[in-house]
Amino acid sequence: MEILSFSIYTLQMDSKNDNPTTQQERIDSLLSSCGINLTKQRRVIADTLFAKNQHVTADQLFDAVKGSGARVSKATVYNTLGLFVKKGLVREIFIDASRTFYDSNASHHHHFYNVDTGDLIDVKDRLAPHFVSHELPAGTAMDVVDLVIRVRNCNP
Amino acid sequence: MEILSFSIYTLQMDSKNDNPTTQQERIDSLLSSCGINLTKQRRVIADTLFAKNQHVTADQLFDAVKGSGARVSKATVYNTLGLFVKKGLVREIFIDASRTFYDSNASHHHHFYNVDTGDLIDVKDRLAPHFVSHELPAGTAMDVVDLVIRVRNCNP
DNA sequence: TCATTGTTTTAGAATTAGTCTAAATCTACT
DNA sequence: AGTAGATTTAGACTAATTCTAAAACAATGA
Repeated sequence: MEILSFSIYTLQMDSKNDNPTTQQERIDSLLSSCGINLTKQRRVIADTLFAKNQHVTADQLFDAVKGSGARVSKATVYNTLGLFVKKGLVREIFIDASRTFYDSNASHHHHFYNVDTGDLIDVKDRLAPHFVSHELPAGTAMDVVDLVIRVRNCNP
Repeated sequence: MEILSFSIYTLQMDSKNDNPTTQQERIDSLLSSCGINLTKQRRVIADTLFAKNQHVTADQLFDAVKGSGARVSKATVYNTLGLFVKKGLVREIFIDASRTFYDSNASHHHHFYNVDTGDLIDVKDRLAPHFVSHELPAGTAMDVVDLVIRVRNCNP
């Protein structure tokens, strides 16, 4: 009868930086390895987005990219984010209907969302879902599990 | 270290209809019991929405209400859905950024979403989340857990 | 190098879900 | 009935996102 079970395992740290490539070289090879053609705009967008683990809206990313002096249009930010999502480099998070968040950490993890403050933060420990496929809707395969734990401030 | 655990239990069936009230009386007392003043519009909206377990957009509900002959504005549908959400009678489901679904079944349950077809269906078995509160972000309390299992068609 | 071709970017228009507004209508209460 | 507060309404408005069609760019091959 059980259709889902979750097991807990800890988040392995990203221990990169032990090879001598520059950030730009790493970004370039990341994009290339996904079959993404390199352009000035995609590089600066990726550079900004992947600078750290973050949850950003298209607009926030657009501002950040502009802030770094690059000339990139908003349409390109949307196009590029869409491309990155398609290639699995970033994840979309749907928290409310008014805006989409893009998570620069595409690896499997979940989120706390504070409905009072709007804070969106990672759940540090991972839940690994193991699905018994015949319990999924007929003719379908698992894509991804989105788990959002909505929290409120205790004393608002 | 474990911050979440899920236990499985089966969905108890709604065994209503063993008292002699009409659907309209039940709707009225449901709304009243939540402190919602009765109006013609709220009654017909609730009637349409709670006729069955369903996931609808505001627009779909607006069309359904209009289809039943009632004269209700779209703003009222939005206002009323917002009110019902605030009162805990319906749940919002955020599947993508382009539209909000309203779930006429507000009890705790989760969803399969087929990204190919757009089908949104209930997970039949429930996952009861037990959170250790000190693992939540400081100063926050659990509100609600949203779990969406995204699936794809096997042979598209 | 130049021409050709396909890809990408761009500004701005278009779309669309949802919210806001201010007036009209209702409802409840005296 | 009269008043006050709540609710509804049509349509204007907003904001995120998509679309469009032209311009810029990149890659390829003669």
